[in-house]
Amino acid sequence: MTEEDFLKSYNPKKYDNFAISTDILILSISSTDQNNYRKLSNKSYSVLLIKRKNHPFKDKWCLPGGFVRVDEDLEDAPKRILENETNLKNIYLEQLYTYGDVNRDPRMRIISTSYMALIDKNRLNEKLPENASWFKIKKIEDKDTVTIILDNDKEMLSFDIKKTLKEKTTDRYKFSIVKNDSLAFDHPLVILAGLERLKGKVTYTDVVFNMMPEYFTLGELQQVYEVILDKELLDPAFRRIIADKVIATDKYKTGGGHRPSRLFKYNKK
Amino acid sequence: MTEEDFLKSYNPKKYDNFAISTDILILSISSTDQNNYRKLSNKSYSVLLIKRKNHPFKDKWCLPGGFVRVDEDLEDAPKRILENETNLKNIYLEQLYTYGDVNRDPRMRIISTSYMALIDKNRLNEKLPENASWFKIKKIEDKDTVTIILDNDKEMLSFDIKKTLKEKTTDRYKFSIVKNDSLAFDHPLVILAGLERLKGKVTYTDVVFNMMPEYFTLGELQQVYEVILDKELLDPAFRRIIADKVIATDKYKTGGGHRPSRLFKYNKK
DNA sequence: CTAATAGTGTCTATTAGACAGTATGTT
DNA sequence: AACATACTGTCTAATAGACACTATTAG
Repeated sequence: MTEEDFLKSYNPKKYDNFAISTDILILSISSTDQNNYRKLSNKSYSVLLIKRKNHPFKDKWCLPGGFVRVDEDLEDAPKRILENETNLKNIYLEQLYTYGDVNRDPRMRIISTSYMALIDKNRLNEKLPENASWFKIKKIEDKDTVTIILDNDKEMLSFDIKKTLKEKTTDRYKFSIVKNDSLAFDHPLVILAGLERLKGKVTYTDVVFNMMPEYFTLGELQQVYEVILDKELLDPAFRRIIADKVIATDKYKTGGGHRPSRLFKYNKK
Repeated sequence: MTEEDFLKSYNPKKYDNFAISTDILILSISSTDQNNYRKLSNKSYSVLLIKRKNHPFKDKWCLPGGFVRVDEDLEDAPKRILENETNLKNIYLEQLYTYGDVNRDPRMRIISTSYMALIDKNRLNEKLPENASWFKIKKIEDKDTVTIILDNDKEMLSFDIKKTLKEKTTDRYKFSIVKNDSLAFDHPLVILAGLERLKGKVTYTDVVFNMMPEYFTLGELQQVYEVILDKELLDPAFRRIIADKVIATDKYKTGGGHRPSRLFKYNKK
């Protein structure tokens, strides 16, 4: 039998029925003004969540996502969904992880590939769909348990994830959801996976600049690094490290009640 | 409608038909004796390939793999296949990447999640299936093109992959197969993804020890690091770095025509 | 003037890189 | 003895961490 004949007689229906979905972790940095006019605004992670209109997990919040179409490449699905939700094109998208436990969705067997999108919220001047909302992320680590609190000023969601060290098989750590009364599916795992991924690669890549506006001060950039790395950095060391990633402009940001700050641009190479 | 009612009336058949497969990159380190009795044997990567018996890509080599069953967790599929091929249980397995281009398989729409398995070949005393073979890996990098040559002493396979820097969307680099006359599917991409992943994490994790026997000399361990990092290391620096990852034993390896080498064990923490 | 951040100089500590030297078993 | 590797001491270079100092502006 030739390959051609084989393919002609091939019956895809004889195999099990799976569906493929994709979930997108859309991350951005948001600022909260302080009560003191002189102080810099606080920066934190934000994630875009959608309130589900349909079963299952009706009325719960979840990551934007949807089914992959049979005629689109896997990585085109998150692009399409991202554009639907935010009207943004040409966004940094990175595949995170594929989840495929038998019972992860009550409807049927669904394999879900998650992606992480990094955006600069300021570019997002379009109105969000009414069932979408940005939630600020707060992470609390306590030995082997991570608590994440999501807050959109009206609602607070939270969940706990346990980090188990596995000696062999399937990666070094296994993350398992311990407590989750607020977020649909296994989406808590996706959020944590994204935060960890970004923390891991921020120092040896230029991904941060996908979350920055065109002009920014080094103080702002440093704050973003601090959010991602979840620790404070010393000014001189930070400036040494990012020196060749940015280009100084002759613009300044004034009005802060202190010395004006020079604006920089990303130095693409 | 309650969630229960919703699920009762849910018809999975109305959605598109996908199949999920998994491919496993089984990596190991192999040694080639030198013609000089005094010299250390050369170390290199080896990958386990299977000669396809069926269409498509009949009689071509490919990574071991297969369809995920509808009643097994995604990550249980590579475990099952690995045990089938090698009779090894409890092996280090790590999810690599999920490939899902529309035309990646001529049969039907197949999404494939690839995994990387790291093993110590010496543990593999069982005979391999007759259509399986270890291929030594040789990598040649030339600006933005990577050539990989696979050699099992009888056959030589080779392929070229182009590394394109993408400013935005879907990761930092896009790997695309430029030339491949020997390996089935998009498996060249999986091999390269695995080598890159391992290179990236070998210094900040302990994964190497999954490829090592229980007792090993520091010279051997250093050779393995050198294969993975694809560069030579200086002895004193290497010994400083791995000092607290290993435990010295009072055993020695003799017979090399030079000073005996102390045997070490992995220091689990 | 003051509070707050911007930005830099410099010292120190730590880590990485390099090289040379000593040690030792097999032929 | 000669060769090849094992193993260590030490110097230097590079990088990271820390702190202190100057600069500048809105109120």
